[in-house]
Amino acid sequence: MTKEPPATGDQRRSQLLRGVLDLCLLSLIAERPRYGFEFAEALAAGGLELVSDGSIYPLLARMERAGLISSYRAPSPSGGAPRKYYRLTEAGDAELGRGRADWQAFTGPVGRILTAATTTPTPSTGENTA
Amino acid sequence: MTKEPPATGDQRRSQLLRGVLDLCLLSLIAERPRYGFEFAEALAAGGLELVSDGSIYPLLARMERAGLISSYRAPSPSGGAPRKYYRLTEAGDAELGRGRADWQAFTGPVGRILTAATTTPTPSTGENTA
DNA sequence: GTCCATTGCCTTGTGGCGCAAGGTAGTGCG
DNA sequence: CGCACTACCTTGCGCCACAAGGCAATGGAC
Repeated sequence: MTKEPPATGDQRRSQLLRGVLDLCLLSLIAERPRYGFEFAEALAAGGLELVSDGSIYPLLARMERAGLISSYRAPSPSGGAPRKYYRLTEAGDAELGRGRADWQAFTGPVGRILTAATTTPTPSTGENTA
Repeated sequence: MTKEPPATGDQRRSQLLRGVLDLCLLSLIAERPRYGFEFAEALAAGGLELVSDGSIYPLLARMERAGLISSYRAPSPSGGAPRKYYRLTEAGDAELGRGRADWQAFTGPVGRILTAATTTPTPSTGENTA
């Protein structure tokens, strides 16, 4: 009771996000130019309802610094501060391609490992292991 | 640019590992009791050829402390230091189930986002960055 | 009996990054 | 003129994979 851990599931989600969040943003930008607030919405719409803007803006800044995306400002149609849109550079497009491959190359083995033991109980042959 | 990053792909792999490596170990243990060195081999055999033992041992220690696994020692048949085998506890089994669900709930949306934009080649309007 | 190579386990220091919370700035309306 | 809303960005925090390095036990070589 002194401390309430937030939620084990949430935390795992956070860790899973790592290494793939940048790819998601890249992929989202590949569809069309987007601005900061949009990403959180798009991710939530896609089923990732967590990502806070505190994760997104620094990441966008990093990617821009890395030359993967470029930005330009445009006034907000709904009245408010001007938006900063991002679009993909060629390097970003290449990185996106590489990243997709990495993702596939990663989820395959992991999925296999995670589902491997599910159906193990087939003791008819007897013996296990060994 | 003062510094040369080792390899972009490798680094992404590292980040992806987070949040799923513990699940992999759990799943591996679920099949049969295992000892430290075995994990790296098993992961490599499954297609994840990176994971160093420097990542595995601390993680095992954490999971044992969390009550997800328990350990016992047994002499090494191949001559050498005794091995420390780990087996799943009930809590670990439950966590594994939860983790598998989390993994599925995560890869689905991400995969969808990553493959969404495939068919949107740049409008030839082109222009540059400027 | 002594030495060493092998097997296996564990610790320390480093860096990256998601996150919560908070702060700034531009815009239009009452 | 001030309030509320939109949107952007920063700070402090904690987590964790990794590289590199060290310790312990065993069995065989000589």
